[in-house]
Amino acid sequence: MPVTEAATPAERLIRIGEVARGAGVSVRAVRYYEQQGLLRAERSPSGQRLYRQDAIPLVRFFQQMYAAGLTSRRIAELLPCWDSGHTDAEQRAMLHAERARIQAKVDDLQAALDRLDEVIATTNTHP
Amino acid sequence: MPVTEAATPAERLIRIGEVARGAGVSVRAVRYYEQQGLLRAERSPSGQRLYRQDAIPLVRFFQQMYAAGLTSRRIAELLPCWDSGHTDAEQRAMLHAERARIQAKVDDLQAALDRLDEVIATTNTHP
DNA sequence: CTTGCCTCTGACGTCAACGTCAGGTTTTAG
DNA sequence: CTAAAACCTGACGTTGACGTCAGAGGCAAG
Repeated sequence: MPVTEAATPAERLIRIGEVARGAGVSVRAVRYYEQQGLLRAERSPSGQRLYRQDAIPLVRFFQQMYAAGLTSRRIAELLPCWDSGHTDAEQRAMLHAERARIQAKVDDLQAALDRLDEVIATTNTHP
Repeated sequence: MPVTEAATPAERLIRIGEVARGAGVSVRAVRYYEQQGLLRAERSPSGQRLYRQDAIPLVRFFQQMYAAGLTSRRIAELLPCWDSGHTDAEQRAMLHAERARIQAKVDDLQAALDRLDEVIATTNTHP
């Protein structure tokens, strides 16, 4: 039992395929996230990427932000807020701006839904 | 007072620039919509496009559908439902599919909003 | 008439998040 | 040991809705 190690049970590192399957994305996507500065990986002696298991929820989080319309750059800029909780004024501004943008998008989508429902209703009465 | 004309006061046709300005898009975009089969235009003797004034709300509608994630092809396929109210089974299926897709997207965005609000809250307590 | 703005066609450029292929090394299963 | 599966780098391809540029007319005002 090594004294220089933490009490945590020496987390098992996983390879890129397991991350991809776990998060439901392609291996290519995971490499892309690393290239964009979103994800870091240790390397095995032979050069293979090794991830901690929390890489999987992290990648899921990336997907969620992508789906919300954030770019890789923006996600990278906001990552510090995420894992350290610390923010400067600029980051707080970005957070609020993105929030507003997403909210506006929700409103747009809701309006589009209403338009579609309109048509669906008329097509039901006009079979 | 021509007898062969309808009683409507001979609607003034407008050129592409007026359509674009009126709908808040670029001239290029309007030409693109025509190329995609979404919009038709008469031509002046010299070849300039001439539109009826209802082209403006129509273009706004296209923008709304684009914002909702529909492709040009899909909008074109659903256009008949829109201006004639008639639909076949396939079109009704597409309408419902798009509706479901958009609704799912709204839910995703709402979840993303919640994540962002989480961070915003913690950054407010951690100034 | 000419100045300035609008329009035309045609074609290449853009951007983002990957997909896909080539050609090679590594790990794993039997 | 061997074959399959997984991984590597590097680089080009994809998609959709336009942007942008080139070169050539068209149209009202002064």
